[in-house]
Amino acid sequence: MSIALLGGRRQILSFLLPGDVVSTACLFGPVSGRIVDAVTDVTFRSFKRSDLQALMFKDTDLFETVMKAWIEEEERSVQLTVDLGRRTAIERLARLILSLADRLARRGMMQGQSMEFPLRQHHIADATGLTPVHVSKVLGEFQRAGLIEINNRSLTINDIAGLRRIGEMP
Amino acid sequence: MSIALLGGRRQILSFLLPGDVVSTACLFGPVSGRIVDAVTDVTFRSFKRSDLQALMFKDTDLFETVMKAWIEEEERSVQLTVDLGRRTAIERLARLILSLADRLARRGMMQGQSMEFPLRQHHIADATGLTPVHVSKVLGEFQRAGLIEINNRSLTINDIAGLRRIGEMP
DNA sequence: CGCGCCGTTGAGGCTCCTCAACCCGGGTGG
DNA sequence: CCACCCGGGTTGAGGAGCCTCAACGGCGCG
Repeated sequence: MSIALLGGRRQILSFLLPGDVVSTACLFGPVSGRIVDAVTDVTFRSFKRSDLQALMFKDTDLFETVMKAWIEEEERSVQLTVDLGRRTAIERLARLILSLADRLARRGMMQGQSMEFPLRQHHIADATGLTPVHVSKVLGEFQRAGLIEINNRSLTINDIAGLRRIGEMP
Repeated sequence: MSIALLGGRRQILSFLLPGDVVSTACLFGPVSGRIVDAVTDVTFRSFKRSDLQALMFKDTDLFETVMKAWIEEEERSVQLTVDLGRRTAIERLARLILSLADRLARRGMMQGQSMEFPLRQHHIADATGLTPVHVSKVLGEFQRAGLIEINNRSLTINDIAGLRRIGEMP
């Protein structure tokens, strides 16, 4: 999910993985200006706000589930804000990779230390507040340093401890 | 409300004004790592999560109110993310000033084009992802350009159209 | 084969940071 | 009452990080 602004600039707010709610906020009220586009093939389903709300008032478990999803979404959003405000390019990229790997792992979508990586560098750039050129350079550094490896749309983490040290993710 | 990280860095996520909910997310579940500190004197009240939730299930209006507060909070948080990711220092500062003025105006807390401005420059820096030094320089530019005026903890907007042009806030 | 998108690399530049000096106002202790 | 300090703001010089521009190679696709 992303936001576009004048001059071709845009900011990606989140990468949605299978099972993610697109935006919990928009379950409860209208939200505008946000853009969703697909990098891979996608299956999704949509709800009528009133139906879902009625259901949530009856089913307390569902309510709990949605609130939990919301809080997780909020936590990731806050981490992104901190990254953009107070972290360097290498920190941001290390953390993006680790975060994606972690989320995929919880879905059983990692094969060993490898994950599918359909993102183009301009996606990464728009998610980290950098330019594609600089993303290329830093990812190049990472690979030359033996931290990661990227080929044919797949990324494998070779030195997770090193990445975590860079990203301050213990 | 802010987040602290290693090396003395921190990121301010929001400036809370009278009437604001500190964090709607933490009405529904535990949230950690966040810091609130006061720059002015403050009055506040706290709720027991279970009480508030029980109340919300009975009182649909209260539910609506909380959801509206949440969506507004989310919108501001998204705007901050975009600012930090994709906007320059002058844009960020112009937008911060406009946003504060707007929120104060809706509370009837503007006297003309002037508002109380108790923030120190290091607060502004931590909110905009800049250094206090650079904040000082840009605010100096703004004043020399006749856009704003700051003295004894009060800020007045002299050229709101100019500020809006800089901040891309039409 | 030609074309367009993507990624890489290098040169140069701008924005913002770091470091440091200095001033000012307010508080504190002699 | 003055000496002193301390946090806050301003200013300048120099530097780091990231951006812009541009050229080039690879790859998929018509």
